[in-house]
Amino acid sequence: VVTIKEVARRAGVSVATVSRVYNHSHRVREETRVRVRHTAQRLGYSPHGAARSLVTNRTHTIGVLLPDLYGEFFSELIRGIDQTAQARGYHVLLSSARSQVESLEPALRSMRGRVDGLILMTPDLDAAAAGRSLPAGFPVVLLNGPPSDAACDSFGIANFDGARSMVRHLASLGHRRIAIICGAEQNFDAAERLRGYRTALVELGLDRDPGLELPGDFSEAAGHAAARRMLERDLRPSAVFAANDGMAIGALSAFRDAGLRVPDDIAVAGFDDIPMARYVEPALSSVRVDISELGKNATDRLLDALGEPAPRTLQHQTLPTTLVVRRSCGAPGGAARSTPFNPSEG
Amino acid sequence: VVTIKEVARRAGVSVATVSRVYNHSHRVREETRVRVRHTAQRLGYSPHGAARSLVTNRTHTIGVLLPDLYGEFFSELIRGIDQTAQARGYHVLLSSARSQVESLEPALRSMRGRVDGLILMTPDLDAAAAGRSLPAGFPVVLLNGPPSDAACDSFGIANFDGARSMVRHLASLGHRRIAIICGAEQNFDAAERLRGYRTALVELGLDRDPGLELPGDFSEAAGHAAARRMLERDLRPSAVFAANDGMAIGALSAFRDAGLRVPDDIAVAGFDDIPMARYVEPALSSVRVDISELGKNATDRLLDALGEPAPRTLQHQTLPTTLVVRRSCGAPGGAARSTPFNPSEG
DNA sequence: TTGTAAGCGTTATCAG
DNA sequence: CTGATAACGCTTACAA
Repeated sequence: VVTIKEVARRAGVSVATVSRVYNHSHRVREETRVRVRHTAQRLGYSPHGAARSLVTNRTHTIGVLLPDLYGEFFSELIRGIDQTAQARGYHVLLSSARSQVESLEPALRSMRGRVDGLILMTPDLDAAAAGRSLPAGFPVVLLNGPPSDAACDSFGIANFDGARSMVRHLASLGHRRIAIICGAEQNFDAAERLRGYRTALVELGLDRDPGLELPGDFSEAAGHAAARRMLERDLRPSAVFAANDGMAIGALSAFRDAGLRVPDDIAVAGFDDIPMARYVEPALSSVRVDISELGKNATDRLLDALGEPAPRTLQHQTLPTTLVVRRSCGAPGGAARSTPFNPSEG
Repeated sequence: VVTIKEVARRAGVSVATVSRVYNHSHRVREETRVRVRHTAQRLGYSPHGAARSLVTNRTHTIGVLLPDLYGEFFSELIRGIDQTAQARGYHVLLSSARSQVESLEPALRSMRGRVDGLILMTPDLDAAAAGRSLPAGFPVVLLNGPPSDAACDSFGIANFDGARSMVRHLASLGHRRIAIICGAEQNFDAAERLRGYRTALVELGLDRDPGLELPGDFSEAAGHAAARRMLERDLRPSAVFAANDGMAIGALSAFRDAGLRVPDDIAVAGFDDIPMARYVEPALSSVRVDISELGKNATDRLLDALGEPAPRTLQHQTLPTTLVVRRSCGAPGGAARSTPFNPSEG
């Protein structure tokens, strides 16, 4: 617990000089600098973060508020955020499981004086008010949220386009009765994917059967349950589009148990293209989203904004998706399951 | 950006009183407290974290240093850590991708004055020295690391026991040629699982064939590659134990491509019991580890230690594992794949 | 019960 | 190029 004072004393200089050595190190004689560095090293000194940020009003930390997330999505997102932040000299203060709007404000308050800006994921549809409780002028990037009245940057993914193009792809293979297993209710991504599905049906001139829209919540178990329900109700679409890969895999499992062959008896497709997708049987067609890229972009934008003066120009970005065709949807050219894994793809 | 001074002025009290309202709120007249709270609320005041921790020498934040982790393991671990920390009023400062021992020290220094304690995951075998660069007396919990000379608490999982019992289980099903797909070299968990495998073979009186120990790195792709290599080399064990589920699933996929039936032609088992394990075909036998529990325990221990005086008693804990038998290993009673998902299990 | 004032470890503004 | 010294926003004896 050695402070700048101690280093200064031992190096025979003033605290100001030590400080200068650690910052804009101009205007320090080389000899002095070396002596200070050396003393500091010997004493095991490093500047006290809190003291520093008290006077500079900069914490070099960004806050990340997330809902309770599971699986790959969470880890990929954090990876993108943390890597970018670190590369730019910032720390990441993480706080998850903040889905309730009410619990948002306390979380925000507790971060005052601890972070320079915020990445806020508000997937709930009713979270539009989220931005409201934010101190005006405080740099915030919204992630995967519904359009908000808040004057914040926002980043998301092309849920609508991705879902739409997958459904169109299924239709191009001849499918006319296409079901969807929906994501969590009240979830914006889920709502957009459903909207993409519905729009595609309309565009294709297919009837929309409410019975073909099964509820789900993004979990494998929900996909499994939805598939079972289809079979029980003798509702047999020729293709099923699940709002994420986890549910698609749950559905695959249920169909298999029921003795159905995928894709011959029923086609299946998912969303997200998690790494596992290419290894299930049959390999799962999906909509690829580069989650870590999403995290990276959001972080880059936030850090850029930290520099700009208060009235910033807002930025909204939607990350495009890619259709990934594998065997499960029955396309003739469905990529072989044994395609070597290419990290740059995943 | 309203400070305690402003609140004090507007409420007609001194800063000390405002401070008291926000802390050990004894010794403040009810009427005063209400007035202060009200004023603060109206002004949107919340105490400045950095200023606070400068004087109290407490940040109410714990640092978490992790290697570059993928998938479920990462998210489960963070979930356990963050939930526990939050419940006890602490923040989590995250820093990942710190596998290099050299990059550890800068990371540590940059956290000085920002965290009260540290959870440090050092899976590399040569990371024993990691603890060395830690300020003596600074509360640290080591996670999944090799035994270290550092005077730190350490938490890990029963890799050895888990691997050993899975291999014994495979042997009990009649298997005599049991292969292993190893985890990342230099990784402690991987080394322990390999040791468990080898020990089991010895105990069972089976010969140890170095050719049956295939290299891997915990990725699906590595499992796939290892399985292919087995087949190419015409090395056909009757059972394969993969050091994690990801590799087991990669292997399943490769065997399927080669026209082998699992478990009839070859049995497969994994480690970790990720949620996906029960949904692959055939459902994967595995060794269950409650990762989020690991994170929770480590965090609880760290926060407890923050209270204790300097010379603490060291605590080392190994989280037990459970054998989860499903179809892929060919056990007669292998649980049906359609077992309803029970969240408390996963 | 409340106010005054001395720091906490740094940075930054002035003089020298 | 270097040294005093006044903040930064808050907590906490010590007084009142």
